[in-house]
Amino acid sequence: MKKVPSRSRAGVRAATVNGGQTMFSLLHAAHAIEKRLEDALEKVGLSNAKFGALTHLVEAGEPLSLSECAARMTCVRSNITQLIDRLEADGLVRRVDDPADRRGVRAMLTPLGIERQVAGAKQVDQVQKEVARTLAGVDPATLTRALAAFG
Amino acid sequence: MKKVPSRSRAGVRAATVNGGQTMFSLLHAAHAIEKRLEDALEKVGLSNAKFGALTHLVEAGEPLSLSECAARMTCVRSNITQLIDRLEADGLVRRVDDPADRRGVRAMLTPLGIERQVAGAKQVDQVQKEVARTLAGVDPATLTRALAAFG
DNA sequence: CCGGTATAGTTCATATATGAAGAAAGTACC
DNA sequence: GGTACTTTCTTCATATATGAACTATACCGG
Repeated sequence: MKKVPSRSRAGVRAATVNGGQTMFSLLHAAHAIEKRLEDALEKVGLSNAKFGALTHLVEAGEPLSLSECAARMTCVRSNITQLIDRLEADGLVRRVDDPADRRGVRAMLTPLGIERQVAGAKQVDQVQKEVARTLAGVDPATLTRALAAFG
Repeated sequence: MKKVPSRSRAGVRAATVNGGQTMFSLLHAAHAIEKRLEDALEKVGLSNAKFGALTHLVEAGEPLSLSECAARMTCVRSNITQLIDRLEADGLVRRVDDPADRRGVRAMLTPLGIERQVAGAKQVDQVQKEVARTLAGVDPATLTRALAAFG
């Protein structure tokens, strides 16, 4: 299975000839972390996108409409249509009718989907701990507060 | 041809239910910054990927082989094949034969390509300054040093 | 009830990315 | 020189993402 990028890694890495070190360090580090997450999740047969969708469904505790999924994952609905297609093909979610709105479709986790999310979460936790170790020396509170300003 | 993403934004944003705040703040901030770069570059008709390629060519000061481009942009060659296709369609670069190796193709900037890179760099610089302002309160040296540990 | 408008999901075109497989050209070694 | 490996670039299949256009349904005012 292939990869996908998000907002072009290549472009971001190049940037201006000098200055702006901090911004580019941050972007570069973020891509490296995403790569680690990708590698970790691959061990349990998930991609970052798939794990994200499963996690939102687990956290919701009930089937979510595809629009709601899109809102929570901050992406457009057509993306969710395709992601749910792939998750359905993997047997991790099922589309179910929304009894209250005939236009609506809800994504419902299958037992396998739940298992897979749990396995993914363990992988992600490990990466998270590694990252925390790497960031030792930077005050987490200060950093998180500053980063939160980006929305 | 269908799309492509990079390292799934959606997946990364969800993550574990609690803890790991710092890592996710960092990833979230990185995506927000990339979005700003995207919006800024769009004003001059560039994407992050295109600006990145142009910038590497400008910095090199001479035509680069596509393999060299791929190495500098940390991506696979097939990606560069397509990116150069699009840049060529935009009139920003030209493929030229490598006189020393008949297998090789070099990407050469056109005058328009150079202009566009300069315009893009101005946009990027502005975003960089905004970001620096937002990160006021975090010691840039400490942060950059910690982030550098991610490779 | 009707017409207009808003919302839900899908479909299509396109950009960005990966990786496998192929063709053409270079290199090494007998 | 010929055979075998390597490198270069392209092509194809696929994953992820966006946005525009389309269909079906919902809702609102009269």
